[in-house]
Amino acid sequence: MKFYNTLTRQKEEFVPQEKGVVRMYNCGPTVYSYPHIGNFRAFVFADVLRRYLEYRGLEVRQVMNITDVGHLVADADEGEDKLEAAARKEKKDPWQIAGYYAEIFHRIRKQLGFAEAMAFPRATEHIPEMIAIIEKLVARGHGYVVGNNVYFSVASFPSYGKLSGNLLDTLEAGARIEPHPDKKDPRDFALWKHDPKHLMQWDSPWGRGFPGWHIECSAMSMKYLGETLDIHTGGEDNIFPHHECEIAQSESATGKPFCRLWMHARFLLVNGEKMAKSAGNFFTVEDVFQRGVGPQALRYMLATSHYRQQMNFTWEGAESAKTSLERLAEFRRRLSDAHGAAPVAAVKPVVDKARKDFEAAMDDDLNISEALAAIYGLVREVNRLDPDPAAAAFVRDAFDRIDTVLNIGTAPPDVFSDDEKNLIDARAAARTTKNWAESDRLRKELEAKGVLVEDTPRGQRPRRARK
RNA sequence: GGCGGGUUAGCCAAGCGGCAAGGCAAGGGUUUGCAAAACCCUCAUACGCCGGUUCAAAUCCGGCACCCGCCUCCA
Repeated sequence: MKFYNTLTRQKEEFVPQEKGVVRMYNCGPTVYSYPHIGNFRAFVFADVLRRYLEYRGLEVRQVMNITDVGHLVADADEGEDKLEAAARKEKKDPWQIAGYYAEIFHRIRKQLGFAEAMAFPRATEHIPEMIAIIEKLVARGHGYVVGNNVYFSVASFPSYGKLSGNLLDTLEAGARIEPHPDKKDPRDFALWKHDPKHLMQWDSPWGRGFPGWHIECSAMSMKYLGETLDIHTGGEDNIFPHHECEIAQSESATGKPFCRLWMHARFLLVNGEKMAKSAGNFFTVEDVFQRGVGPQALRYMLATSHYRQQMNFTWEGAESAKTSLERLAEFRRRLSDAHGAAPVAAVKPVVDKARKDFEAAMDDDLNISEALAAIYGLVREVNRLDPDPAAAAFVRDAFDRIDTVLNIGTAPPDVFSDDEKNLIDARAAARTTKNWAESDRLRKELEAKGVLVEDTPRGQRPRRARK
């Protein structure tokens, strides 16, 4: 398996530090508002990555953090905490805000079919771990205390900038932000902050205060996964300053490499532009659900665009995704109800090729487009061959195994109301007497209820129209 | 200003030196009581523009144009 490493700017063969075990940390949501579809692009990417690593037989220890304190609205040093800003606006306390939006995040990730991570640690529950690292940094001379604040000294970490390319001597910090009077160097960032107005406060060796944003990921990743991670993921905007600062403080604290492979998902655009409320192209996950793009279709769109390529979300694309999804779901359904003649021997070479192509594609930095081509090749060939029940079962096992990665091919079983069942039965009765007019009328009536009926040599096959 | 990415058929999108994957849409067939689903066929002498290297370039090199992102809260 080769993955592109932001740190080295090239694809590298992936070898976890411990044989067979992957320690992966995913930058998760800041729970201060409804998650938008761009947020979930990065999360779906992390899920597909995790699933593929498992497909390849690795044990994945996956941790995704929930940021519920410290992430400021304006800039890294001043300004209001995102949670507190939301709290003020909604007239709730920040704990309620965090709880509410964290719950929504979890609900959506389940709807989108995410594999369960090992842990979803929350920043507010790891304050002691953060304080411990900050103390270590101060003791080692990488952090300094000014009044009740603690800052990280960027100058003490010469390789600062290795991830983002924003090297120290070219970084013009303070160019757009007013330099903070307490800082020795405008590029230094806060580890611990004192602000009497802040609603979330904890005791610390430096007095009551709250942690800086970057320190949470260092503390929580090390707690759950150890001092050196195999993989760290996030959105491309995390590269700088967030991940750059994580590296600086983590490596300064431990003296060990913090993470070996950094993977970043590029932004999702809407109509070719970055999502922004002012541009009117900002969609939360709930928004797209309400506009008829269901969880599976959204997952399909997010999972089948290459993570390292900007993705352009359009409603036309969403419709296309729904159709494609339906085709896969139909294929999968048919494999459990096959009546063809092709034996296993006929179908096996097709399956073997699809599997081989799929793996080769995914091994190459998750080349999802190529992988999908392999899947559609399988679909087309198997449909053409028309397998017998044993062959269909053989294909089904292979398809399901491949789909453990993308998790897009299985359709929920169709459920029909009593009313719908009655109509279906009535139509079957009409058909026995070749009453086509009544049959067509009932088909239309069912269609209006979202039930599509197909006639096959073995009778009717009703199914729900998909969203 | 610094850094990075992009420009391939109506739309989305692989390919990154050797005759242009795949999906959606569209048109024509097979099938069907009619449909649907499925399958078959058609659908880029062509890969932003101009030069160059090469037996051979969408793929390498140089230049130009346009688009997007990061550098500042943001996945």
